[in-house]
Amino acid sequence: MSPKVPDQHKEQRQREILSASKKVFAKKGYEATSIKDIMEATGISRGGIYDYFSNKEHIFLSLLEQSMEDNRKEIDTLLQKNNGSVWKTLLAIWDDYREAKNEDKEDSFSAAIIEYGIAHWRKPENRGYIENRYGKAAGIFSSLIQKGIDNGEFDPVTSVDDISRFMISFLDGIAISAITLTHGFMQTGKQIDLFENSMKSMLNVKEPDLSQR
Amino acid sequence: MSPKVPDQHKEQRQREILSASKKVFAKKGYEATSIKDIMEATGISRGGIYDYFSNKEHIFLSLLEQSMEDNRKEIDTLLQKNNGSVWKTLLAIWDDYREAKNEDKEDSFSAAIIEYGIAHWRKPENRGYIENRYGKAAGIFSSLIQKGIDNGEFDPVTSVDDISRFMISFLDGIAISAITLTHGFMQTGKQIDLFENSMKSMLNVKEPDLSQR
DNA sequence: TATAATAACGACAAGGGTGTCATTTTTGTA
DNA sequence: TACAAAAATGACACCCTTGTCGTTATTATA
Repeated sequence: MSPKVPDQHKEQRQREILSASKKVFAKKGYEATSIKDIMEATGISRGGIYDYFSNKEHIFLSLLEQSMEDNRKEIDTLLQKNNGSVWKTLLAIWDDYREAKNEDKEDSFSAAIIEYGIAHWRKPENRGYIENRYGKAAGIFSSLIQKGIDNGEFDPVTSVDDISRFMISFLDGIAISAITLTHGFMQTGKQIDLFENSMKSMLNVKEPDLSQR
Repeated sequence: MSPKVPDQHKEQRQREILSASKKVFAKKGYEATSIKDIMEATGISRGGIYDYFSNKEHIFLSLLEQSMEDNRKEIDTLLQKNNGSVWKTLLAIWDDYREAKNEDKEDSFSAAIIEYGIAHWRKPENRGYIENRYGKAAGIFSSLIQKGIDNGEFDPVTSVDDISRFMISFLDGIAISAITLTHGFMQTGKQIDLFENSMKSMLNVKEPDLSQR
C-alpha cells in the first residue's frame, strides 16, 4: 500500500552501472563493448540495465557528460593550487600529457571518446554531442587564457579563441598518438616542450620562467 | 587443356574492389562498412569478394598501404613543383588542411584510417600497422626537413625528429577536428596560420617570406 | 564447336548482438 | 506475517554479419 523502493536507490544503481561501464569502455573501446560486457562488469542482469538506460549509447553519453564536468572542475582545482597563475595552470595541464597517458593507457576512457567521435560524426544526430564537447573545451580554454590576460600574465597578438583552438588541436593529436602508439615510439615529452615554447611566444608570456617545470 | 584466365585480369579485379571499397570506407567509415556494402559498390558477388580478399580488414590494409605510397609520391611531386624549396613544399602540404578537408569531408578516407587506428590499437596484432604508418610518416617529414637543412633553408635548434613528430601531432589533431566538426565551427585556416608561425621559428627559416601565400 | 580449367555466384549455417516482456524476487508498510 | 508495488531476471525472437562451399557461367584453346 505504499511505494516499495528505497529513495534514491535508483540513483545509486545508475551510478553503479556508469562506473562499471566506464571501466569497460576504457578497457575495450566503444564499439568493442557490448551490453553483455556491461552486464558482467556490473553484475546486473540484461533487463536490469535496460531499466536504467535505453542502450549502450545512452550509457556512453551520460559518461561523456560526466567526464566533461570532471575536466572543468579539475582545471578550477589546478588554478587554485597554482595561486591563480594561469601559465602555471597550463603547464600543469600539459604535464598530464607527458607521461601519464602512457601508463594507464590500457584504461583510457579518452580513447573511447575520440573513437566515438571519429566513428559517429557522419550521423547528423550525433553531431550535437561532438560539437558541444569541442565548444565547451574551447570555451574553457578561452576563458582561461582571457583570465591570464586580465591577470597581466599574457599579452597575445592573436585572438584568444584561435589560440585556444590551436591548443586543442595539438593536444588532440598528441592524445591520439599517445594512445595509439607504444611507449617510447613517440617522444611525447619533447613534443610538449616544443609546444610550450610555441604557446609561450603566442601568448607572449610576461612572467619570467622561474620554476618552469 | 590450358589455364582459362586472362593474364592480369586478376589484378584488374583486385583494383576494382579496392577502388570501390575505398569510396565506401570514405563514405561510411571503417566499422560501419560491411562486406555487403562493398559487394554492392563493386557489383561483385559475396563469394567473389572472398576470392580476392580474406576479409574486410584485408581490403582495408591494402588500401592503407596504397594510401601511404600515394602520400609519399605526392610530396615528391610538390617538391619538384616548388623547385626544391622545402619550405614552400611544407606550405603547400599545410594548405591542403585549410579548406579542402571541409569540402570533400563526406568522402574522407583519412577519417577511416584514424578510426581504424583508434579502434584497434588495443589488439597487439594491429599495432604493427599503426606504428608502421606513424613511423613512415615521421621518416618522410624528417628527411624532408633534413633536406631543407642541407639546402640552407633551415637552421633549427631542436632535433629534426622532434620537429617532425610535432608536425604530425598537430596535423593529426587538425584532421580530426576538421573531419569531426562542421565547417565554420573551428577556424582551420587561423590555426594553420599559427602553426606556420610556430614551425617557422622552430625551423629558423632563412628565406625571406616573399610569396608566403 | 567441344571441353577443361577456373572465375563468379549465392544460398546457407553459425555466431553474436539487441531490446522486450512475462515471470520471479525483493522490500517497505500495515 | 501478509501483501502489493516495484525491481530484477533471463529466455526469447529478431536482425545483421560473416565466411564457406557446392553449383553455375565463362573463356581460351584444340
